[in-house]
This record gives sequence, structure tokens and C-alpha cells, in this order.
Amino acid sequence: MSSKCAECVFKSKAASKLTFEQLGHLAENCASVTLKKGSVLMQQGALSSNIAYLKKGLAKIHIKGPYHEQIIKIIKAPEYLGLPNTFGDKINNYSATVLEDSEVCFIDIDTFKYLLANNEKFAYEIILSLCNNELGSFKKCATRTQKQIRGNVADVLLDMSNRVYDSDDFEIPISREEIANLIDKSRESVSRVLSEFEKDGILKISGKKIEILDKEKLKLIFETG
Amino acid sequence: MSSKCAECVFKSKAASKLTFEQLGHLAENCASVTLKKGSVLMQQGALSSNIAYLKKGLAKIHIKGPYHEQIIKIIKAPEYLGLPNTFGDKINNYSATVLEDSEVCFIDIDTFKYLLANNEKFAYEIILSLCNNELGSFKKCATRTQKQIRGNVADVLLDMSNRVYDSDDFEIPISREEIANLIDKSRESVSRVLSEFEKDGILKISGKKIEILDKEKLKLIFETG
DNA sequence: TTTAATTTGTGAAATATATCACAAAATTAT
DNA sequence: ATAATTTTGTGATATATTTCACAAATTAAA
Repeated sequence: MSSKCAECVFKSKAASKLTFEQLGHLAENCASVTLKKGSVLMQQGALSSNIAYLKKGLAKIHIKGPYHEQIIKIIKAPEYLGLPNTFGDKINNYSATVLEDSEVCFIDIDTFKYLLANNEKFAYEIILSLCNNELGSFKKCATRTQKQIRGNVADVLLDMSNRVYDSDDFEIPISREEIANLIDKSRESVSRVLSEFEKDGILKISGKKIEILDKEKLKLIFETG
Repeated sequence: MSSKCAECVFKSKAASKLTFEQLGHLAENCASVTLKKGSVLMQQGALSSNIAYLKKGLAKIHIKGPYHEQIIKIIKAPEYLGLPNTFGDKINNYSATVLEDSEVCFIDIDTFKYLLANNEKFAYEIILSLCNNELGSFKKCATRTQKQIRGNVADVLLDMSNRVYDSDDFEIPISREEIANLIDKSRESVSRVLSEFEKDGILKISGKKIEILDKEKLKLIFETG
């Protein structure tokens, strides 16, 4: 029996609840892949056949809207992707694309179901993470729609700084257009706001490189909308 | 041992997976309540202590936004409410209020956890419903933000007609202001669109009573935004 | 390296929706 | 039943954001 999952450095909190035997079973039914930036790991419309575990890297969840592509959220490893796709419907309801070179494990759906059914602690961790996802989407719902563009751009920048990179100086992994799709605004408006923030000394921008110079001011903009 | 849950006519799909003993245990640790229209069954900010099962009736999930109350979704029985509240955080992240006289079971959180841990089919059903919730919020995310007000109002009306009342002739359970909060638009704009729809012969409106006269046209408006 | 393609920034004009204001209608309380 | 309160409809005006247009800058391809 393989012990590669047992030894995995990127083991999820849920997987750490599995027995050695269960980890062996998992190892035999999952495939680890290194994906290049821009690779689609889950395609909207395709048959949903696997759970994906983003071991390392960054991904976006996106969905085809009536007019343009809508980015639902940016996901930082480690996290399971595609549970709603696999359990919610026969075909994928959304796509997932990696934003930087990433490592992903594709887990056979029946194996995943077997683990859910045979290890209540594993199932419980999965339930916890689904609940947290739902809370997150509720919050997003309330902030994204009730703030105007400056507040939303500030939100994205703070999220990148705090959650994704843990630094005030980072290279944003998405284009201006993608920022716009994330906050439901036009590319041009996002550009303008970014320029404005730079003019006001809040940011230092050089292409995709962004440095937050005045985080307090940015927070204030986020809070006041 | 009480058999009231075993005999419950409104038993959830998840609960139907429970053994007779487990249903007895559930019956001893849950309280069924009849709530009058407008009652808050879960208050944002309060300690999350129970799972609520909306047995019969209709409820809204809402959250305090930076400026006004945001309605996240309208929930029709039967459905569990508050799982993300109870599992995601110590305090409630959102409120739930019934929109018509409803019946709700409050289930002790430890009992719920016990059932999750001891009945994998129950847990699996809960996972399924959480996944479906997430898919729903993704879809909402894409439609609500990419359509303008006519498309959004059409969406709400079609949802009421198809999912909630299964009829083209219904009394809408929320005020114009609440419709506005649901689609992130102003009350006045919602009023105007409703009047416009009536003028165009799509609806017949009399206060909260709404009759859809031309559903095809309404669908078209929904689809074309 | 040069060319082609894509991404980005910015002004001016167009537009959808919000806000303000107030009266009419409907609901609730007395 | 009457008064008080809340909800609703609608016009006029204000405003944030989009759209269009095009040049500059960046990135990818030949």
C-alpha cells in the first residue's frame, strides 16, 4: 500500500483525521499533478468526475455569466475545490483555473465518498469547510454589492495583502480585467481607481507589482465604501 | 422514547436516513415551534446554539450590510437553516426571519453533531445540501450582478412563481423595499420597474398580489438582462 | 529582434440607477 | 372608526459607472 498521502506535507486538516489504511486507499486513488499558471483544472460544462485538492498554489473559481466571465473567488492552497460541482450536479457548474504554478491532487469521487462514509471526523471537517464557504459567500454578497468601486478595489487589495500574500508588497496574480470581473465593475473603472490610489499616495504601482504604502487609508476606504 | 420525529410528516430527506433510535434521540433534543410571520428565528450577532429546521413555511436569510439590510435568499420549507452559523462561527453571522406563519424545529447542536458522527448517510445528505447551497450562491453571484434592474426583478418574480408558489398568481411575501434589498437596487427603482411591467401587460399588480400575465416575455427580460 | 497581439490608461459622452421630495395608498394602532 | 404609521408610486435632478475611442505599454510570437 502506498504511503504517499500519509507522508504528504500538504495534507489537509480533513485528511489528517484519516487512518493509515484510509490514507493508503486515498493514495491509490488520487493523482498528483503540477499545473502551469493558466491551466484549467475544472471546466464548466464538463462531467464532474473528480474532487480536486489544491495542495500548493493559487486558483480562481469562475463562471460564465450572461455577458462576461465572472470570478467568484480566489482560492489559496490548501483547499478542496469542486465539492459543489461533484456533489451538486452531474456536470461542472463552474470552472477553476490556477493563477500560478500549482500542485493539485485529483481524487476519485467514489474514494472521496467512501472516506466521507467511513470516517466521521473527515466528514465533519468537510462539513466545516463547506459551512465556512457559505459564510464567506454571504459576506461577499453584502460587501460587494453595497460598496462602490473604490471600496471594492480596496477590498481586493487588502485580501491579496492579508489573506493571499501576507505582505504589503506583492505581484497581483490577475489582470485589471479580472479584478473588474471579481468586483463586477468595468476594466476601465478599475484602472482609474488604481491610478487614483497611486496619485493619493496609497499605492505604488508598476504593472502587476503593487505596494501598499498607506494601509490605514486603504482600510478606511474599504470601510466607508 | 418519543417517536414524534419518527412520525413527523415534514421529515427531511436527511432525517429519513436516521434509525428509529436516532430519531428518538432527536425527538428528545429538539423543540418544535410555530412562528408568526415576521418572527426572527436566528439573530445575527447572537450566540449560535441551535440548528433550525424550517418544517413548513417561508423564511428570509438576511445580513446587516454597511448601509442597509441585505437579503441573501428566500428559503422555502423544508430546509435546515443556520448550519453555516453554527458550524462556521461561535456567533450568528446572519439572521433568519419567517415571511409567513411557519413551523420550525430547533435542534440542539450537540445532538446534530452526534447524528452527523454516527450516521454517514445523514451526514452525506447534509453535505449534499450544503453543496447545493454553494452552487446556488455562485449562480446568484453571476446573475444578480450582471443583469440590470429589469432582469433582476424578473428573476425574483420568476423565482416566486416557479420555486416558491408554483403558480403565476401569488401574493408576494416581501415588501418593495425587501425586493430591492434582495437585488441590491433602490426601492424606487423596483417600484418603477414593476409599474413598467404592468403597463407593458406583463403583470397584473394589486398591492402585494401579483399575477404574471406574460411569462414568456418575463423570461425573455430575465434572459436578456 | 522585430512583429503581432494583448493589456492597460485616460478623456469625453452616454446611461442606468440613486437620491430627494412629496402625495397617495395601505396597514396598524388606538 | 379614526388617527397614526408605514409602505408605495412617481417626477425631477444628481451621480457613479459604463461605454466608446484611441494611444501607450507590456507581453507573446515569429
